[in-house]
Amino acid sequence: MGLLNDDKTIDIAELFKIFGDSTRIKIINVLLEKELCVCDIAELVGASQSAVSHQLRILKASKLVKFRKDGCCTYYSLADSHVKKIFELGCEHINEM
Amino acid sequence: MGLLNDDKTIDIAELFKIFGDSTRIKIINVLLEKELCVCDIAELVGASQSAVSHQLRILKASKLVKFRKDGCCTYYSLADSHVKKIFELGCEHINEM
DNA sequence: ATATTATATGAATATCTGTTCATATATTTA
DNA sequence: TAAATATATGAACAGATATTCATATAATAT
Repeated sequence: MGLLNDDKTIDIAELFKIFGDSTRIKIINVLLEKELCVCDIAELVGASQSAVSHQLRILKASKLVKFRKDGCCTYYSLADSHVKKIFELGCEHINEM
Repeated sequence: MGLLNDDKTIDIAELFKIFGDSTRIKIINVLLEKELCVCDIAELVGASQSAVSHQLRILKASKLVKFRKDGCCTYYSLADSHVKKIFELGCEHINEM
């Protein structure tokens, strides 16, 4: 066994799996700047409203984004600073390749 | 658009996709301690030699592990400190959930 | 009340991906 | 040389997953 037990490694894999999809990463990318409603996100990332909504559901279930409702609109934002840190570390790695 | 352009976000997603599989994360987990040959990795992570070899190929292609040959054996180790950092950040996030 | 706008979601589909199995390659040992 | 050991890899298969399409829900505006 390594440093961690199996249960924990599986949790970590599950976490990174969420970051491992380009639509979701694009959503996170635009949410780094400010909170946005679904249709603005869809516009910015160039995906359908439905596709974005499905992916937001996954991000929400993983507690990586939070949301607030305002009338018709639902505004999403990043859940905490960890999400940004993980994104930035990935970014850093890519820049050094 | 967010902070990054599309090409870069896709690269980041591709990177995290590699971390997003439990067999690969388990391999990284055991390599955090020391370099290991394929059959030792297979033993430690509880996967078949073939499955591990396939996953090492992916890790190698992504430049997340490096290797050296010694006779029959191939010893694998983590490519650089970024891999460990990303793993640890994921670990940190999990611990705070 | 009706139409419009914003969002969510189930089903179907197509694609991707990880494992297994069989086998090839290469090194070491008897 | 033959057998054993370590690793790599292609093909096939099964399971996972992302998108689309259709539609439901809910809030707002006319």
